[in-house]
Amino acid sequence: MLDIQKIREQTDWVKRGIQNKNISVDIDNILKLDRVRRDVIAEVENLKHDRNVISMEVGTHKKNNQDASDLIQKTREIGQTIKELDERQRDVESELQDLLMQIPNTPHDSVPVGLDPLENPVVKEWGSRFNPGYKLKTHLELGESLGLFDFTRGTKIAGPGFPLYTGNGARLERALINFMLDFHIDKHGYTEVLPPVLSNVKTMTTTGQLPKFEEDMYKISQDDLYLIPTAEVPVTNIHQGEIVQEQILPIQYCAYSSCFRREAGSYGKDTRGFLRLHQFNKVELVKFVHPDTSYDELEKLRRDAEEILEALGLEYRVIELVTGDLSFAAAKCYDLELWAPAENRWLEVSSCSNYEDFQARRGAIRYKSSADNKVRLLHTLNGSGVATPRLLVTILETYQQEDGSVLLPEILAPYMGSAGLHLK
RNA sequence: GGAGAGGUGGCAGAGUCUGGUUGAAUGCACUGCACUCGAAAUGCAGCAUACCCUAUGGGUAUCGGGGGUUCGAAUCCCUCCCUCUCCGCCA
Repeated sequence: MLDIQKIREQTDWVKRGIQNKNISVDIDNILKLDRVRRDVIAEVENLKHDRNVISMEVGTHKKNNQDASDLIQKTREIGQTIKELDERQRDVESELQDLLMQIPNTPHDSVPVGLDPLENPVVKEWGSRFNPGYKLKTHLELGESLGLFDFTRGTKIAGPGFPLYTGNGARLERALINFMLDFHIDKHGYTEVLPPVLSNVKTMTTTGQLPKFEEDMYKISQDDLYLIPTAEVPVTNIHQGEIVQEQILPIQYCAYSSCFRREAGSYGKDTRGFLRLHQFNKVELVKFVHPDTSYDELEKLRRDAEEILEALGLEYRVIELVTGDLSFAAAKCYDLELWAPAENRWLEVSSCSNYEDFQARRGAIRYKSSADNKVRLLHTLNGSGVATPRLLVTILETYQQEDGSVLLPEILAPYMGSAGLHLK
């Protein structure tokens, strides 16, 4: 949610930012409603003041055994008007609130302006192209011949997009998750958390999934809960409604969770294999930081995710999203993409975003400044560190041998145990 | 699922029966000042949040959420939510 005061004071800047995100919102209407709201508040508060003063007089009169019926009559009348205005105020405020919840975050000034994702600048490239002489197999061919997963049976159990990992595939999946968690905990100083995979309406609203994107999620209507699309949701809400001490910032959590996405509207796109799923595994990084340092923290966060890819020896590149490609809640975002040699294309495995105070305002996540003892909104960031499906795809494709076996990166050795690194 | 207890400021904890200058005692934590070579201890002072306005000041609201009674509600009534204890069930 944007600060209504900011909308008031920097109207043009806000309008331009939202326009650059390619979203149309009637800011003028919001300002008009805000004006009405403030007028009503001023009026009703004056009346309440009058009532309070007279009520207090009633109290003194009664204490002195004096008649107060005139005063009581007067406040009764005022009370009636107050009741009407209170109602008016409530209506106006809820209407304004609804509108504000629909407004996306504004892009940071450093974000390149553009509407087409094809304009996303590549800001970094790492690694070298895997290009052996022999014909490359896709991850699907490799997975099938090595018995790593079974899409047919996954579909039987739940439906398409719900993968069943089998044998060494299941083990590799678990190995990747554990490797990434350990890496972030030990090398980058994150605190591990293991959150619920269901979240309530309030939680979903903080991070921006609700009210706008309900149809993207699986809902448990019986209990008004939603399956989380990412651990970002429950983890960001760990400090929802809290005031944390400034000294403990930045707080950084990493979390493994299954993620559930309906992917409504993307049918037909990337339906094969692991490229787009309804359920997948992800290690997520979430940071709560001081507003002054959030952009430095974003660079660090991105670096933390990159190091996972480097440790696995995978070719990747980093793109910066143009304004029009930014998600609803993000002010700035980098995507990390892996090169899948057999797919012959880049696959997104991580998004690292700074939400500034957008989520913090929705979730009332604040810190107490040690300088002036004031309570202020902090900034929230998160990034995938990283999602497994496309990681698995690129690992299989990048480490495949000519004979159709896969020789996994050395760093996974402790995690693959007796299965070994050579999947034949 | 059954029975009971309870939700008050950053935390702990009074006040609720008997409605009225109670935004809320007290303690802790925190901030400033004094004392000190410095620190601890001690003393003094300050210290909730949000919003509104004719804005170095004034006002309104907030004691789990919502509604009601009343001139006036932390305090009385209704309702919802949550937490805890005991019993039952259970991975």
